[in-house]
Amino acid sequence: MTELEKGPKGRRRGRGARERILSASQRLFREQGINRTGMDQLCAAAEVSKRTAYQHFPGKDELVAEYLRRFDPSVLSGVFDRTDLTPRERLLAAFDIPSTTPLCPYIAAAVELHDPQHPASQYARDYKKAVAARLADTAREAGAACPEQLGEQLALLIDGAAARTRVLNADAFPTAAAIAAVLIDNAIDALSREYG
Amino acid sequence: MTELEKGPKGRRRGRGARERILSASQRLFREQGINRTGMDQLCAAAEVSKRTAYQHFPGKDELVAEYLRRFDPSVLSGVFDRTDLTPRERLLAAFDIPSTTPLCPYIAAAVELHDPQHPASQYARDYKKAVAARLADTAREAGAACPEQLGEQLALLIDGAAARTRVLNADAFPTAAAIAAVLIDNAIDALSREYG
DNA sequence: CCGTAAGCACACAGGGCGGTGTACATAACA
DNA sequence: TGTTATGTACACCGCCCTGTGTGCTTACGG
Repeated sequence: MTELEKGPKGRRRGRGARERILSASQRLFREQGINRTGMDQLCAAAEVSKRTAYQHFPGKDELVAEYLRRFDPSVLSGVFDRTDLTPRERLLAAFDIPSTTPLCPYIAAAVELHDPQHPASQYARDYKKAVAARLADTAREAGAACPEQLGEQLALLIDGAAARTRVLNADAFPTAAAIAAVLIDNAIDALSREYG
Repeated sequence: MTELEKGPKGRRRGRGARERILSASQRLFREQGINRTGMDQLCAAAEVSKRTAYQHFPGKDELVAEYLRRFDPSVLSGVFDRTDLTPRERLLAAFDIPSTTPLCPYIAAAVELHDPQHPASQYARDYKKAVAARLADTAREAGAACPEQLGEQLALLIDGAAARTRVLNADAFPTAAAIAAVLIDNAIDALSREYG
């Protein structure tokens, strides 16, 4: 026992305060939303004093941005790095993961914060562009006629499914996957038709 | 002059306080979001005392719900009631209006309020279902193979365009319209192939 | 063995929030 | 003329928010 389970005073656990704060953010922001989660509650959940939290983060804004950055640092690597799937299967697999990650936190943050200049909103934009880019790359790999366009289209389907799931309280990803299959096959067929 | 421009006291203008409150809501909720707009500010913008506002609405929750209800009472009638367009053209026209209504307030409300039981969230669900239903009706009129499915798909595209426009700060409706055209033609072609 | 860094508890500041209490003013109607 | 409905102004409540100031406690490294 080096520094585990000390008494009510002193350093508390192995993982630093920063990690505990960020993992508590992940849970609370998802369950309650960003605006409805106060720093008091967040610090209590992270078992960290408010004073300590503000020594690790300049303010709540930066904390939110960092929370988003930690969410999926290597963009959907769980999907795009699967070498056991064909490119076409990888494109379709992108419509399966969001069920494990029930809501898209990037859309939620952009809407809740409502300020396009907020650091978290800026990161949300970057992330969404990165997803579209990876989809486009995979589309090119799959031999699509117009990879950039297909990537943007598939990204729109993912966001549509996320938004609709949120509003209707019902999973909309199957519908999106069905559309995706049509678009992908269209894009590939177009090419094979053109060249033989 | 019957009741216009009275002094600082007494009834102020022709349009009742209720109308002024709701139209101020429409502006402020869109510009700042719901959560970031306080009742003080809203009443000031509506030139209405806070006391009066709370005589017209039980609370902010109900005010938000009413604000949503007033937004588009007859669901997209500007699109679906146009007799000068073919059913197919009407389906595509649904992707043009949202540029005038820059953001989908229903998605925004559902995300901001974060409570599926909130009256405004419930109405947002009803509205989204109504849109999908009208799209399905028009799809049937256009002779689509599977009208309900096509309606749900087009509704998802609209929501995707709205969400993506919000996050990326760039109009995503053209992309959605392109997908819509593909889906619509597929659905109609499938039928004509089957029967002719 | 002592300095320093990291953490703690607690209290508080300053403001915005939703919502209300009180007292007064006007207009329409009887 | 008097009543009622509708509105006003202003102050106030309790709560929660982000963010600090102060001083104490512990662990580790030199």
